[in-house]
Amino acid sequence: MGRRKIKMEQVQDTNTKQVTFSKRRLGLFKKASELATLCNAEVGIVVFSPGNKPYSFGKPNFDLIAERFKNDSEEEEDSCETSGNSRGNRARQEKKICKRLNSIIEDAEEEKKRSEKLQNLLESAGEERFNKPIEELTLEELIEYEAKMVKMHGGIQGNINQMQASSSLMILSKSDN
Amino acid sequence: MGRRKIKMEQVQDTNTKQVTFSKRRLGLFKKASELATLCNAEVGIVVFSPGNKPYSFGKPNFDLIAERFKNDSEEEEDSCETSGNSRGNRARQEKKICKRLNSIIEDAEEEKKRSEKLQNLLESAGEERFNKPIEELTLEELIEYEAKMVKMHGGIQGNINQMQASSSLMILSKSDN
DNA sequence: AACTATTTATAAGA
DNA sequence: TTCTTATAAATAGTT
Repeated sequence: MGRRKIKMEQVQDTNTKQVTFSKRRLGLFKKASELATLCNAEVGIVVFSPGNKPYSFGKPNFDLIAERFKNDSEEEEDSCETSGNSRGNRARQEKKICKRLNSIIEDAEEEKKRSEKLQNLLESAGEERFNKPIEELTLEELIEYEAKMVKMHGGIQGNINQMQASSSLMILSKSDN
Repeated sequence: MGRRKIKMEQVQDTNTKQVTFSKRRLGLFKKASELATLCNAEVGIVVFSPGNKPYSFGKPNFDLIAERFKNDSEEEEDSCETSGNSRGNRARQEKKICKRLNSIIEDAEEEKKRSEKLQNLLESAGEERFNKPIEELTLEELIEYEAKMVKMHGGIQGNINQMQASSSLMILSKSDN
């Protein structure tokens, strides 16, 4: 869709890749927005750039939330150790949340083994996983956690966008932007 | 991008809207796939049709998982009360999981009030919410839950797709398809 | 950031 | 639904 047709494979030149990413990410979000508007559908998208920066889109009200937190983390760089700036109360609040996030994330190693098990379970696409009692249990536990998530956000339908938003902000808080 | 230009507003004719949804959903997913391939990016999408059917896309390995579970729930319709079919072990497993899901979902009312509070918090975009101590706490709790989710799935980066997949399946299990 | 030559997506129609 | 096709829209390479 441009001067030349391109092969569907990773763009080699780093700079070109970055430009392509920007253009196409915007294009994707625009398409998503149109789909939501035209069809009265709900859409949530998360994209990670090659540099692992997260970008999110959502209708309704994912963009708002995501943008808000994107701005927040930009103000509180380097593991929450920057300025106590002019909007004091909010900055303090951000710091508090960010610290808790860090402690939770640092804690993550404890569950590493269990996580790997779940990971494998989810990634294996075959029938096999349904024949292993231990992993069956784990699957159920996973689903229970997921259910709690859904409940917390207030209902079954339409809240996935908010869940995605929150997840994005989690990752934002930890990543290097 | 068709025979005529259309206004960016909800399509009125129900049938046309359905057709537009199908075409544009596919288009969106194709764009997402290209973005992922060309730029070595990760992309996760969830779309709810006007009829509240969920569709998901993801790279890497979201499609696989989502498809798998979509097939599963199609085989086990009507609140998991259908046939003990030929693939006995798997069917039993599905039923078990589905039952637990239902009980969890039915339980959801208990947290209704709290959920609504969170809901409001998330939906209000202003600064206000950072000035209310009670809601600050609630926000932190929310984040902690989210963190657990991320941990369970094995890491910070790249696992959002699986989280989305699992969420989709949750919703799939509860919805009417 | 803008600009276009092209390719791609898609609205209507069959 | 699936296909066809005229046209609108996205974007690759360029400035």
